[in-house]
Amino acid sequence: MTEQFPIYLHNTLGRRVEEFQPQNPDEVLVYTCGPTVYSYQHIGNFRAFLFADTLRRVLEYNGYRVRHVRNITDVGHLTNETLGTGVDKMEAAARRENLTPREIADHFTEIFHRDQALLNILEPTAEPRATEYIPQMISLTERLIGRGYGYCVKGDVYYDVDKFPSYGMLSGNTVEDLIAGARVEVGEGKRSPADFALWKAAAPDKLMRYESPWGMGVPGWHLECSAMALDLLGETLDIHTGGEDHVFPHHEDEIAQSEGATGKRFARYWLHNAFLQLSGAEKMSKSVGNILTVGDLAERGIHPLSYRYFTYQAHYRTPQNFTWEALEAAQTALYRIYDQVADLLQSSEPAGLTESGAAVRNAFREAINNDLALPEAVAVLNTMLSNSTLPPEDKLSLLDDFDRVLALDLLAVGRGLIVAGPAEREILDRRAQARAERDWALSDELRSKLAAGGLDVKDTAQGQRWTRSDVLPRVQAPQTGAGH
RNA sequence: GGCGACGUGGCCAAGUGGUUAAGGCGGGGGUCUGCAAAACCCCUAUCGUCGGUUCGAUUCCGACCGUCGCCUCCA
Repeated sequence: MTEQFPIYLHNTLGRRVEEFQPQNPDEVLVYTCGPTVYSYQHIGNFRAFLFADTLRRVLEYNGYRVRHVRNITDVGHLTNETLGTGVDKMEAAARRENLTPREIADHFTEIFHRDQALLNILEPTAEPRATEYIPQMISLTERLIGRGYGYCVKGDVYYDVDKFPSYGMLSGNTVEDLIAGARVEVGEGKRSPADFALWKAAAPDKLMRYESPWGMGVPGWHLECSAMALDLLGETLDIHTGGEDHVFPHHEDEIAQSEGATGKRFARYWLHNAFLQLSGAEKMSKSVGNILTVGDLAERGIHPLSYRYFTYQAHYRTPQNFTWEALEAAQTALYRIYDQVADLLQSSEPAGLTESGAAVRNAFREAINNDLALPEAVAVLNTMLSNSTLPPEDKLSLLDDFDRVLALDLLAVGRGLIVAGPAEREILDRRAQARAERDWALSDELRSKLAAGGLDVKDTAQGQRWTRSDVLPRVQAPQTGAGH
């Protein structure tokens, strides 16, 4: 167990799979771009957080300690369309609900935490809020100005992209192409159209604004992650994760800011997940309103962990198609696994591994260490379960072991499925007796009675086996197409 | 216009330059069982289109078509 196995990860920087080597052999420093809490996190957002969580679990499975920082963005950032009004999304939500931005943030942060727990996503080591990092963001901006990377124009501070020659290294963009691109607006007073804001002046009617050396304003769009990462993880991270939409400009700008300030490499491995797609439809987006939350899934009878399992069916770097049919199929598959665990637990307990069990474990580890090949890892699990030559003790040990990464509560749910109360036990005994006497009528009657109480009984060569039918949610609505 | 990704069976999808193209769901057949359930077994694909490289490509290259992401807050 002390033996180290190589882990391979796809680095967006360079766009290829590399062997992962942490700076410090004991502890891995990971930063994940967290949620913006002006609304619900939808299941597409959660694909990213599940990916980051799985990465962390894979690292821990391999014996690393992980220091994991994931921010909460509770500062609304202005967009082009809202620039004129001075009302960002946080503020818009606050005004709509007649609450303060802080109350909005707290509300949706709470829901996020609840959903995260339902999905078995581990809490990060630290979860800083942007509003608590204003001083650090201001000092980072000052530092950048001091080193010649930032310049102030009428209360705004911009990053001078021309001063950072490797700008574009992550996304493959070049400053020339960006300037030539139709969508880059020339901001007032910007030296280059590609420059981005570190600090924006804010009008007095803005609910959230902060004092700074450049007047009242708000931090720039990408500053918080740099400030938090530098503060909580140091100048160089091992791994930075996020959705692929963040590659440009968010992460490109984080690199420019952080490396401009420190002169050191900001992150050694950049990992990005592809999007969940609503087959054919546009992406799930809060502004479009076509979102699905963990709560929406629950209403439909989908267990949160079924969604977690669903995400394992596609590799994190491949766009995954969302359909209700596929999600329900995933739930069926997961429930069958739970049922098999329940059966196994009625005849044995996890124990040490035989040689063939160890071989299966190695196959699993090889899969997860190969750039988080969860589809393959799940295939290993399924093949293992149907392997009739593998001892049940091995199967249970392996399920327990795999679950450190899969986080599907395999054994816990299995144990919950075989709980039978005293009254049920008594009926089971009577039924066993009836069966011994070949009294099929009574046997069937008692089986119906148990089923009505939520206990499904079946008869095997080893005697009765049962699973509860009333502990896992069942799909409610009839199948329809994707989306709402 | 620039940058990037994806297109594999009814559905979700993995994967490889050449023995039988994972796994799951669904469908069909079977074994087992007093019945039932579960489980297990078998069947259900030539990999978007057109070219090229190669002894050989689904896997490499090019073009095209389609879908998606980013270039504006966004997983």
